[in-house]
Amino acid sequence: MFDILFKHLQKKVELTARDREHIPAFFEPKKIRRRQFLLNEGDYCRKLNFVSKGIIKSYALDEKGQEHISLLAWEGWWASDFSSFICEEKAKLSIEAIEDSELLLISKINYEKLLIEVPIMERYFRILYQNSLVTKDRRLLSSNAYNAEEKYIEFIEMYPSIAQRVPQTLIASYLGLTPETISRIKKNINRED
Amino acid sequence: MFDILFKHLQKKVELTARDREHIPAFFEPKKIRRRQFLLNEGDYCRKLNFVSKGIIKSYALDEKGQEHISLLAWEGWWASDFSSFICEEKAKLSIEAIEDSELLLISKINYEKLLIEVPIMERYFRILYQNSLVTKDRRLLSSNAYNAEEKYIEFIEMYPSIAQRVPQTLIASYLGLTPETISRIKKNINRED
DNA sequence: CGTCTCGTTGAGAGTTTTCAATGTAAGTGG
DNA sequence: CCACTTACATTGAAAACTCTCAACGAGACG
Repeated sequence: MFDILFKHLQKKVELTARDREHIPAFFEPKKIRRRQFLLNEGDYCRKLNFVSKGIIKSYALDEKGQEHISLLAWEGWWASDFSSFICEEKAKLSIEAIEDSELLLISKINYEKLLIEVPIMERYFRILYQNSLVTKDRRLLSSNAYNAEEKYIEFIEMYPSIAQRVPQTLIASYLGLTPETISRIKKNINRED
Repeated sequence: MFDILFKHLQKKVELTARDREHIPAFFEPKKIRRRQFLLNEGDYCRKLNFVSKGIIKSYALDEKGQEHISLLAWEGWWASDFSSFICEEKAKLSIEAIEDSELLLISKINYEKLLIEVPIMERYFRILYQNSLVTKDRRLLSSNAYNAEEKYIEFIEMYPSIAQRVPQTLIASYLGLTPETISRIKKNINRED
């Protein structure tokens, strides 16, 4: 279970054998099944969740009860309500498993402790956040500048494997579109080939 | 000039007198005038830019030549093409001063050096990025879930002072709307009062 | 077999954009 | 100081895009 985590960490920083010994103690493994919740809107998000297996979605509901996906996370990704975790406010997001999944959770206390006791992790998270910012910027640009078809194509090209693993309703929600629109776009694209 | 920087740093971390002595040497002050460019699309973004005075916009152009603002940065904010800076790719963004501005620039080499020689800065940037992620998440949600009026109102409430400092064309571009739409929304809002 | 989830399709409605015209304030050079 | 240009905001009408609502079909699962 920690293999995936170490593999992921080592893409960004170098871990010593000592680091690898220390790190696991800070985490708590957890398995959840499809449709189970990791976080409910209104609760406090007290853990950072690393996905070692499966897929997770985190989303907000609007006043019409519509779901807006803020993040799809699979093997090697983190999924949390960051805003709630950091600012210690009630979560505006819910987090739910799309497939049966395996996770490694770290509490806020352990997170802070980890950053101090294993300093390379401070660097790891700085780099992780740095990269996430780049990704989010790209997503924001495409959200503001692209039309539905362009958004869809960008998504498919960026995450081809995910596009096959999750129902298109979720992709629609991720892109801020309706499933019907996605369906029509696909028809369009096929006709053009 | 470093006062603003220190003030900003100290919102997130505690600096020792030694830190304050060391930090300035890593930065290069720069003044630019309204409409001058800090970065041109296609160049490499080799510096992180801290705004100590003025306002800066960073934006991408689409194939129709339309401007899409990815960031408005004023006193206490950083403005760069992060993707270019981190990944050492050609910049997709241009960065331009909206008002005469004063900046503190740090090169990539100095950035890396600063993170190692003044370890508290590693923590500072981790926290900075962490907070930026929260902001971007919120912006992404509103971009995907809100209609034009809701986006505009959220912006005005979030950045009331900026809304007065920059022309509404820029706000429109920031929100992924047209200036005409903003104009009509304002009319609507006034009528409703 | 019945139920549930997911995808497709059509028609009409709603929102936002586009294009074009006009007004206004500010900035510049003679 | 005035004339001229430029930047910005407003308004209208038509077009484009995406959503909503409703119906139907296909596949998975118990």
